[in-house]
Amino acid sequence: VRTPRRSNQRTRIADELARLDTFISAQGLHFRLRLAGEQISLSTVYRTLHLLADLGRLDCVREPGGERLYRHRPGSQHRHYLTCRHCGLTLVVDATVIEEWAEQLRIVAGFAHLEHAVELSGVCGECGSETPEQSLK
Amino acid sequence: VRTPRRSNQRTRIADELARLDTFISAQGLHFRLRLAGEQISLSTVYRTLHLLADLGRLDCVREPGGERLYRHRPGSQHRHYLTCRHCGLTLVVDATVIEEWAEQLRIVAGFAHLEHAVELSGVCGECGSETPEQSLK
DNA sequence: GTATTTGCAAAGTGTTTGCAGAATA
DNA sequence: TATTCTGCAAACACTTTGCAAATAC
Repeated sequence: VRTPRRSNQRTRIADELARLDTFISAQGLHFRLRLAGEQISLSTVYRTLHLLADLGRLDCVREPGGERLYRHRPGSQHRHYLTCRHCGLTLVVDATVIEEWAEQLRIVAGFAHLEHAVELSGVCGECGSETPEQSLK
Repeated sequence: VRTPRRSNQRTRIADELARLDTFISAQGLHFRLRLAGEQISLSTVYRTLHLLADLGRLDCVREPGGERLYRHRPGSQHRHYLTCRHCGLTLVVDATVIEEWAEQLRIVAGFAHLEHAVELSGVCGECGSETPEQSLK
C-alpha cells in the first residue's frame, strides 16, 4: 500500500463531496463537477471514489437499482442512515444497538472480521402527508 | 393486481429454489436448471424471481459486485443472515433486536413504511483457522 | 377466445479497464 | 527521472425489454 499522490482532480472531488454532505452517485457527482466547469472524467470520479472509500473517508449505500451512493464521512466511525424514498432526505441514526448486537453475534457464531451494512428507508413525515396522487408517482 | 398463471417454468424455478435452500443468483439458478435438463430461458428466471420476490416468497441480498442473490423464504417473516465471505456458509440469525430498534426509530423520526436491510458478513471459524496463505487469495 | 407467459436477441445500466500521454514527487 | 494519475473508448456483468409465438385459463 503506497501513498496516493495529490492531484487537482482528486482535490476537487473530495472537496465537492465534503461540501455536499448528502449521498450522491458517481455519475451525479461527475455531472455536478462538469456544471461547475471542471474537466474531470467519469473514470477519474469512479477511481477517486474507490480510493476515498478504501481510506474510510466515505460512507456508501446501494440504491435499489444497484447504483452506489457515496457520502463524505466527517468522523472516523462509519454511520447508518435513514432515507426517505420520496424526497431523498437522509438522517443519521444512532446505531449503537446494532454495533453491540453484531459483536455479540460475531462471538456466538465464532466469526472473525465481521462487517455489517444496515439500510433503512421509508417515507418521511413531509412526504407521507402529501396527497395520495403524489405518492403514486 | 392480477393472479399470476401457473406454468411449468415457474413451478420448476420455485421448486428448485425451495429444494436448494441457499442463496443463489438468477444466473446460477438458470445454470442449474439447464444442467438438470430444463429448457428455461434466463429472462424467465429473472421474471419469475421478481414475481416470487414481490409475493414475499424470497429473501434477497446483494453481492458486493452488485449481483442479487435469492433464497427461498420458508415462513412469512423476512429473515436476516450472517454469511462467510470465504466459503459462503450462511446462518439465519435472530434479529428481533433489529426489528424493535427499527420500529422505535420509525416512530421517533415520524416515518412511514419503514423497510430495513441488514447484511452481515465475516469469516467463519472453519475458514478463519486455515493457513494465512489460503486466506490471502 | 382472450389474456398472460415465454424465448430470443437487442438494448440498458452502472461500473471497470487497457493504454498512451500528462502530471506528480 | 521514475511512478502514478488521467482521459478516452471499449469492454464488462448483470438485468431489463419489445415482440411474435406458445401457453394457460
